[in-house]
Amino acid sequence: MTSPSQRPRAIRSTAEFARYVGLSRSAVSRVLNDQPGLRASTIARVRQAMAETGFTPNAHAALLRGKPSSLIGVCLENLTTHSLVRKLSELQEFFAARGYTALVEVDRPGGSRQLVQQFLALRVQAIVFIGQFDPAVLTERIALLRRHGTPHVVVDHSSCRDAPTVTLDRGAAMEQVVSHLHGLGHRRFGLLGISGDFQTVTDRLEGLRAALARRGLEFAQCTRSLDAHHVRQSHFEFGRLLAADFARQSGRPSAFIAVNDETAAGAQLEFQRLGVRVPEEVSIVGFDNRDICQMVRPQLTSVDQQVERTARVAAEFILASIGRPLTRASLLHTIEPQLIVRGSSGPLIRR
Amino acid sequence: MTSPSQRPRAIRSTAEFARYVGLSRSAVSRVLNDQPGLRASTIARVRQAMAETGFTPNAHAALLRGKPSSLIGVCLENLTTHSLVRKLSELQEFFAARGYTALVEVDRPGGSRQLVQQFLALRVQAIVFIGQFDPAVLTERIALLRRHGTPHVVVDHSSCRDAPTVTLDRGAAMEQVVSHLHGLGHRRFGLLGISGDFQTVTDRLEGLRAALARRGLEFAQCTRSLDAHHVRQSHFEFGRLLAADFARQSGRPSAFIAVNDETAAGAQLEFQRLGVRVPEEVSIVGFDNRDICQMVRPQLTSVDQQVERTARVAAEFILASIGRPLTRASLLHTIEPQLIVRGSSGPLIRR
DNA sequence: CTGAAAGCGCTTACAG
DNA sequence: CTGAAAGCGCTTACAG
Repeated sequence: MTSPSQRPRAIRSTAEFARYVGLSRSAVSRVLNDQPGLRASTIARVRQAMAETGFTPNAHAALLRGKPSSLIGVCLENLTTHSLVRKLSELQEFFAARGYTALVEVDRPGGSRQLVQQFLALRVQAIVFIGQFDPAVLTERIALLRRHGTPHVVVDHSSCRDAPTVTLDRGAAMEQVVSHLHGLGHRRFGLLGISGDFQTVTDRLEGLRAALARRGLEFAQCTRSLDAHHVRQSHFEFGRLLAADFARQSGRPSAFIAVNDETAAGAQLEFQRLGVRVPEEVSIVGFDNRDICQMVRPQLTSVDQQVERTARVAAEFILASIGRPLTRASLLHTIEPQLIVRGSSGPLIRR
Repeated sequence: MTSPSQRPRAIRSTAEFARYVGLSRSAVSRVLNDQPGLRASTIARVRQAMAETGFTPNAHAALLRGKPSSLIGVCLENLTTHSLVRKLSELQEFFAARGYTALVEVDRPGGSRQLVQQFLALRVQAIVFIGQFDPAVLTERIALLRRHGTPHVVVDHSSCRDAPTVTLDRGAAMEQVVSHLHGLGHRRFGLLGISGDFQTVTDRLEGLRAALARRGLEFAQCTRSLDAHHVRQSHFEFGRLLAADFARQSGRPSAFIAVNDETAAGAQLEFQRLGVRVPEEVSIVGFDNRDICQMVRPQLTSVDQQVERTARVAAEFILASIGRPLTRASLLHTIEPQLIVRGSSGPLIRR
């Protein structure tokens, strides 16, 4: 007796396999595709032979004939940013549950421009972009997808007019933060790391400006940023350096709004080290609501991105788009963030 | 003039495309495949038409003829564990640099058993497993891959005899930890969260036992675990609860070895909250060397998994395996971890 | 159920 | 360079 693992080579075609089973190619094909009208014994024979030989039909032959590929291309800004990876993870789960497999590519700046071409060549049924991309490159790719009629959605990229988009309302996030801090009596705000030429930053600055204006405050008057004083290497260290600078200043802001949780955690630690109490003397708010928020004392107030909801909206949209004609209108799905209030923010105490 | 985005539909075959360009299918095909012996003007015409029409040749036709797919299947335990995602990220970067695209699937417990079958049907050129899997299922899949002659490597799964494996030497990690703490004078060790029916835990316990024995210490005598007292929901909270229990005990260990950084951070915070000084009264060592280690005070001593090296070894092995006949012998690549010493561990001070 | 045939879109070897 | 042809492995419609 020859054990299966000692077989010299795998069977490579339905023709060869049909000969092995002793049936016609048509019959085998019908069993493989769960078609009706076959004797139970025939089905059993084929299944048995599949297990014996490990025969795996070549998917490319069926795909060439026009069978849907069940592939979805995912183009990511990177695989290292926590919130991006979480979105990928949630999306992948949705796709897997519906029988789709994810093709993953990272759009590195120096990387191939033909990334979407590869996806199209493999006849993916949809493409998801997650993150911030060069607007010109993205627009070009979207145009290509439109021509091919391939459904697509852009997650987390706020300034794309040509494509359906699911994006966090960062303006609303800042409104929530300002509302919270303003309600606690704060009127002067330090910005920690909210600078630079990124859309996610621009959106937040605009949101801050609007939120302050709604309360009769002027952005230039009541916010201060010392970001230019330091080079940002690690977010945490950057937060520490900024806090050290602010702690030294007279008339420093009473509330600090950070670009992310790491920066907020760094600032909080440095303030505390210098004897500035949180939240009695300064309040701090982070962004992303990562687990670090619960690992520092006091725990960090932070904006939750609602990753799961974002992924669900994107997944449902894209799965519904498959097989339908592309609509001309670009749809914007806006995700409302949620401020999670914890111990790092508290009422203003007059000094 | 019709703008490209208003074209009614994309060209779907080289035949149609060749008609559009006014060349023969053979000529077009030769341009697309960068074959020599073509006039520069012909190449230019085809390239121009590609840009105009957005024509993307159907990859499945070439793949059906036997062209290598440039696909690599990656089967992950999950997409939420930080170290697993980092390995995926590093691998993806290696693959992309060599022109390979990653097909990603997560092997959820209730998920499809046909996961590897799908990869094989798409004729992936190699398969990488990352994480811990059900040994029986993994063995079955490896056997299938052997029969198909598909190169494969298993990362981070320590007990697989049938396949090439790249795995962290967790025994060596524990030797490094014990060596460090023993050198500081510690003789009684508390274990934080190092329990349960996982290979990564078993390996560490064996490593601890051996490391202690080498120093004339007996595991049962000089270690203590209170894991059974609590249900593990969040690692951080689990660490806190354990520290609270240990702090109350008389004759408590002077050094604590945690299953991961979150547990270590929780324990450190709780010890400090209860007035137990770190490292003066207790030393703490984490595992994974995550960024949290640098965000707490004192900073956490921790074991670095050498993720980048792991990924590089796995990637180089698998890329070298592609196109070669499978070797019968299973190769074990062992990765040596590196203990990063920080402020949370210090010399034993007699009380 | 079988068996012969067509066709998906490509690449390639060949004669001109 | 062109043009006609074969073949990759599958599915499917058809006659028996």
